[in-house]
Amino acid sequence: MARSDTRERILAAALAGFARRGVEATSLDDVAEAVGVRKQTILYWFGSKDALVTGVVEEAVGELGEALDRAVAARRPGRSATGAVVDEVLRLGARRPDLLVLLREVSRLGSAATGPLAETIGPRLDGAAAALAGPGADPAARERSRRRLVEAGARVIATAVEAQLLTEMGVEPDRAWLRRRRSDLLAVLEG
Amino acid sequence: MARSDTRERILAAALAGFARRGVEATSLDDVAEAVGVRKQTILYWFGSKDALVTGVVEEAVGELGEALDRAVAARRPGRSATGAVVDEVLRLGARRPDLLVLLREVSRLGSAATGPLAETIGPRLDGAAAALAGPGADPAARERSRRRLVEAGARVIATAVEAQLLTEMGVEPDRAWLRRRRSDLLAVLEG
DNA sequence: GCATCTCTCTACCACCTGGTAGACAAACGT
DNA sequence: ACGTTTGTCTACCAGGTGGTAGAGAGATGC
Repeated sequence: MARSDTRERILAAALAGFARRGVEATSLDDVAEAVGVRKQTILYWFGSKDALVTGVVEEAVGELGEALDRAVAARRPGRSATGAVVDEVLRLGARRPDLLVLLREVSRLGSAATGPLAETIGPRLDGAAAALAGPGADPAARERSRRRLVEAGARVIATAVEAQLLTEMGVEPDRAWLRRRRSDLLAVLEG
Repeated sequence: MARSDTRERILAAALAGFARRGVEATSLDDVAEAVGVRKQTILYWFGSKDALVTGVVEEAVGELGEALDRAVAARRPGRSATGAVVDEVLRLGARRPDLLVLLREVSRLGSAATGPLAETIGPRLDGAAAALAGPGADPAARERSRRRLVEAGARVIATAVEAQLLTEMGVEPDRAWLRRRRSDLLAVLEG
């Protein structure tokens, strides 16, 4: 059966549903119909709805992380990584807003679902905080950087929600809007 | 039976549920349990779940509108109304964040639910746009003001979502955070 | 050729959802 | 005193939910 792509298609459809209508409001039948398959096929690939949510979150976080790594690696040597990361996040948000909106949706599911998420993000956050504070920074400075990163993350997600909202209200976010969002985000990070 | 306050208590519980977990994810039984009453009592006061949603939205929009009117009326004569309105919105958002988060939740229910909302807000928006553009402004300027107001509204709601998100991540939004949000919002309105 | 593995399906199930019908009791109008 | 109105309840119902059991069709390995 040539190793089907069903799993990926389920993840994509679930991501779209979860981000646009919410996790609890998106039934397995909804996802199944979008994929063109029966609910039981979803339960074959992911043992339960919770497992599907976890899978979607892991994929989203993974993709996000990869994009960030790529941005840091490809930055022009002279310039700070912060700008490159911000640009990459905004680019990703423009191309696949669901990726970011999903995170806000998941954050409301209670600690049971947020647990694995925190586990995935935690170490990454520590690394980023250390990098942002600079080498040899004292723990207090690193802690401050960490807080600033959390605030920036919240701002990014809120920005994605805002874009979604604007679109629903019939006002397409344009380049000028994006430019303002960018400088706002930089201000949070570089304080 | 001394004219019970059941209706108000239902509205309050429904607002909290809708804003925190989403409309579709909050069942009538959930709301009923929070109020300490049976589901059928809710259906007595509001004929259907849709009617309950409409009721909650109307109450939220009404309360929001009243606060804005109060702010405009009580502003110091020399200064622009914009600052007063922004401050009042932020104050309300800090005191009752659910009021704002609810609007984002409702905006995802599709035009059936958004229709009445747009109907309530529409005229108000026109009035505000005219006031912001100044007396005797040409239609194009009023249209630009209108767009700026929509953007500001989206920003306000996104800010409320951001605050909710920060709280869930264990970072309490503080005064400095609020001050930055305020100047950001003013920048959108005054360009 | 045949057993096995992979993948999707049909057939159920128990439970939850929004909603209807109507009983019942307290308060009210006259 | 007594019918009516008001507010809450119990008892249901049809349809949707996440999930289980297991059949069956292709591909694969030997």
